[in-house]
Amino acid sequence: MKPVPAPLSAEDDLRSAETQAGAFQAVREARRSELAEDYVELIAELIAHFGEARPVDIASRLGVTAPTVAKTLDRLARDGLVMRARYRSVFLTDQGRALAEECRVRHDIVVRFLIRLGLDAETAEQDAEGIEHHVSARTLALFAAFAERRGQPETR
Amino acid sequence: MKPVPAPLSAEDDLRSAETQAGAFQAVREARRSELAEDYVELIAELIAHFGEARPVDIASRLGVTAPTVAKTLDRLARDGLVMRARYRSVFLTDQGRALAEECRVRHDIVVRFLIRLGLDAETAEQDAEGIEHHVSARTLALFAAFAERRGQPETR
DNA sequence: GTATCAAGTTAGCACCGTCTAACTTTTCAT
DNA sequence: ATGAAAAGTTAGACGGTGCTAACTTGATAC
Ligand SMILES: [Mn+2]
Ligand SMILES: [Mn+2]
Ligand SMILES: [Mn+2]
Ligand SMILES: [Mn+2]
Repeated sequence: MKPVPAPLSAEDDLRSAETQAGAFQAVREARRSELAEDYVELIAELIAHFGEARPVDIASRLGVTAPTVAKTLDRLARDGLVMRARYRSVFLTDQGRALAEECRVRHDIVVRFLIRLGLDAETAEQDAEGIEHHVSARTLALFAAFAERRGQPETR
Repeated sequence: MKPVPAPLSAEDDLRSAETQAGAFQAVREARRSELAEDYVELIAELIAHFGEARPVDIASRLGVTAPTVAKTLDRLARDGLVMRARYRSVFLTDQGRALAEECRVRHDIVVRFLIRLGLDAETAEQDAEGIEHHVSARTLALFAAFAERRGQPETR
């Protein structure tokens, strides 16, 4: 059957198929880089705090197994984000370091924003870990401005 | 080498490995349901506005090909969210309808929240499409409260 | 009624991200 | 120096999400 104009009640209009498809394509694109972003950000953290990033620590902090980490690190190396040597710790390339720094800044903005909104720190960290990958530059700017605002948090 | 306590400067402390792993696990869990959520929400929209949800329309609004939609719909049917008959439109099960409604409400809250923050409607829709899947109940409540607030939007 | 065209399906491929099991290498304590 | 434990690697499996090419079915126009 062909679509019928509207079934008696069509309160709000739909966006155009193209516009909607654009949004979904952007989300799929973001999903493709999420894992890489989390890895390089975590690797940078480990290097900053422990001097090196060992696969075993990456695994335990991500909550995945060692072979999963190994395979993912190989992909990241292939993509020019990390450098590896067998049985050694992992290091970031310049490109990896740049991405990590960008992610760290963005992550912190999202966390501070959520806390300023009134969320507890623990939940803020949890939600930020997912939200951060789907925040456009414009939105990030608004988050940053809100987070920096003077005055008490939005207590409820 | 074993991790050394700290490399001269360890300004901020790291969270425990377990806590951090918990956050990442929650994100991975959310990722597993993202696609299903987008599908049932879209199917509900199409049914509400056109009386039926045809695979070809699902495909064009998601920006993917017809075979991709077919395979995904089979998975959704397997998981009890939709019902299909060969060469026919797709329908939601009770479970699918319930999930779709939940997603619709959540999607709208996120969009209205972003707009209230000062974002343009177009970008709000784009970002919401990704963010919605990573918003906890607590955060959603804060978003809703902020969106409903009296007064002018946060113009910048 | 039949030809055509749109929609739907099937088969097959590729890559990602996860796991377990089994193996190798390195590190460390004695 | 050596043996045990920890860390790392490899192989193989599996499900998810995307694609193209080729086929089948259904809807439409004449
Ligand atoms: Mn993250
Ligand atoms: Mn992060
Ligand atoms: Mn979505
Ligand atoms: Mn949505």
